[in-house]
This record gives sequence, structure tokens and C-alpha cells, in this order.
Amino acid sequence: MIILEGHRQLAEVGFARFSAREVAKRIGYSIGTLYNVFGTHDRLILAINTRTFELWVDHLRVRLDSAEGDRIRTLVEGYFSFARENPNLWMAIYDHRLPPGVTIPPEDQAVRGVLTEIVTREVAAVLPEPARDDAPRLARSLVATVHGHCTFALNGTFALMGETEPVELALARVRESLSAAMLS
Amino acid sequence: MIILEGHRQLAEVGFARFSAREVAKRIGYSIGTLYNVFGTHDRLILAINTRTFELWVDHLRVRLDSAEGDRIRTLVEGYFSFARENPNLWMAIYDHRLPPGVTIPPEDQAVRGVLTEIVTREVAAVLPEPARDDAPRLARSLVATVHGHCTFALNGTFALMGETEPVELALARVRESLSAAMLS
DNA sequence: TTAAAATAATAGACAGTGTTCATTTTTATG
DNA sequence: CATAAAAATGAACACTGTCTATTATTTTAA
Repeated sequence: MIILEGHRQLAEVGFARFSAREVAKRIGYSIGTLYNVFGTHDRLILAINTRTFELWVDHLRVRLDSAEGDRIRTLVEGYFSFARENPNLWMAIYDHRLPPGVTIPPEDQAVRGVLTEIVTREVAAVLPEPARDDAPRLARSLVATVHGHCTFALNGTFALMGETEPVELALARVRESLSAAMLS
Repeated sequence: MIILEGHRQLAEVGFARFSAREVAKRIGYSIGTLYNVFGTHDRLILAINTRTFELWVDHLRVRLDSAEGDRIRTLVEGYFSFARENPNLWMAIYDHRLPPGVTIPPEDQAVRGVLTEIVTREVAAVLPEPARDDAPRLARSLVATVHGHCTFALNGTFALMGETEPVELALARVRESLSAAMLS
């Protein structure tokens, strides 16, 4: 419930203006309660962001399940569409930097890892048998590629450069890399 | 001078813990002065980040000037090495989100655009004559690609995935896209 | 049912932040 | 010098995350 309202709040005002106090106020709790439960601002955001990952995975799964034909395109477009539909939530994932020394709890890691697993599976399905071992490494590289394009699309960098079709751009790069992997 | 100390401060503590008050204190100014000059926290960070871009461009230029042979590799490695040597400064560029409605001043835009110009030039030099018109678009796509890999390298995503050689990974993707562009 | 233990929730206090602004100090100019 | 322009000040405001001793509530046992 705290996470739910936190999620709403984060989606609304964005990472920079997010306030744990405001979240507490909105659900009628006092700040103390919130800190008894989460201990720290960082852990609250961590929990909210992990929830965002869950929604993101759902978003992709729904699209993949009803995809006919081009599953790679579905994946790339799903990556972008989630980010575009939830810009503040999506950006918050990458805006949030844990203080040095603090590591992300294994449970959250597991949830977040699912996204990569999905991509890895689709990449493996496209690769020919002999190249299939390369799927995990190629998959994370392609995620990084799409991520870079998505970042520039959302933060305005592409707009400044005059780029108007970032999704197609990202997809072209992914296609090229997959083709190259097939030939080797 | 304010920017200089701000730069030092940002490099030291990172975007999240950066404080304009602390900067003022360190150079013996009062907060008021700092706000007379920059007007707002955002504009101070904007100025610092633009300076980071200048250093980044220098970093790349130095390496390109003394590069023998593989200039594309030099570019990719230079992108990464600057980020690695100045993680807080580099991340701050992308951590900083202007409030909606506020746009980045043209002067800063110009400085920041130089980086893309450098990449575009090198990409154009590698492409065959008939494909040279595609250089700008391909260049910004490759910057996005490398950016994604660099982001995941610095924020720990690649480490969680078990990836240990992000630079080579990024370079492989860039090579594939350049090869594809040559054949078309 | 009642007493004790465990859990949940509270709100005040603290140190820090960005921002504003009337005031003072410094510098440059006639 | 005296005056006008520029630069610098720091108190005040409304916030923030975090800690804490205190109070309420719920669960458990007798």
C-alpha cells in the first residue's frame, strides 16, 4: 500500500521531486511509520522500482503472447512503449543510485533479472543452433543497445539531434547484430 | 571559479549529494552570491555539466589525434574511459533532468553537440561514398548504442548480468553496424 | 477474560536543502 | 571625493531525510 501510493507519486512528480513525507501524508500515515517499514529513502525507492520492473515485464509478456511473426520487433517496441507510457517510473529506475557499499537485495535482483531472461529466450530462438551459446551475451548487449536509444529518446538528446524515429533506429541496430550472429 | 569548485564537488560526491550551499562555503562565498550569479540550482548544474562535455571532447580529441589505425576503437574506448575516470561527472550529465518547460540554452547545446559532430566525422570517414549521407543518422545511433553499454557498465547492470567486457561488447555492435552500412 | 508481549504507528526534533530578498559592502566612474 | 552601478551578504521560509522516545494497537498465553 505504501509502495502503491509511492508508485503513483513517483509516476506523477518524477524521481527528483519524489518525497517520502508526501507519500506518508497522502495515505494518512506519519513519516515515522514509513521509516519503520522501509528504514530509508533508498530502500523505499528500491521497492518501488522493483515494482516498476514487474509491470514492465508484464507489459512485454502481454505483447509477446499476442505477437504474430516479428517477436524481436515486438520486444523493442515493448521496451520503448513502456518507457514512453511511464516516463517518470522508467527513468527513476536509472536515476536511482545506491550509495557506495550498499547492494541491491537478492530478491529484487531476481525480479529485475527476469527482463533479461525474456530477451535472452527470444534471442536464442532466433539464432541458429551453433550460435545459441552466444545468446546470453548477445542479449544483454542488445538490451544495452535498445536502452541507449530509449534513453536518448526520453531525455531529449535525440530530439536535439533531429532524430524523430528512435524505435526504428534501435530496431535497425538490433537486426544488424542478429544477422551478423547468424552468419558466424 | 564557482563552476570550477562545483565541478570538483560534483566529481567528489556525485549528483545526488551535490549541494550548492556546500560549493559556496568551500570558495568562501555566501549562498546568496551563488544565487545571484546562477539564479537556480538547475542552471548551476547545467553549467557544470556543459563543462564536463568540454573535458569529454578534449579527452576524445587527444586520443584521436594520437591514434594510429583504428579510430573507431579509439572513439569507443575514449567514450568509456572518460566515463570510468569521471563516473560522477559523467553520470551527472544524464542524472540531471530539466523541469518540464525549461529548455537548455543554445550556447550549452552547441558545446554539447560537438561530441556528436566528432563521431559523425569519423563515421563518415569510414563509410563508402554512396552511403555517406547516412553518416549523421548512423552516428547518433552508434552513440546511443555505446551510451547504453557505458551506462550498464557504470551502474552495475552488466556486473549483475555477469558481463565483464562491456567495451568489447559495444565495439562489436558498432563494427557490425558499420559493416552493414558499407554493404548497402 | 485478562495480563503480558510483540507489533505498529506516532510526531517532535535535528541537520540539511533550495530559494528569496532587503540590506550592506565593494568597485568603478564622473 | 561623491555618486551610481555591481557584487556580495545572511537571515528567513518552506521543504527534505532521518532518528527517536513515546503511545496505540494487536496478538498471544494463562
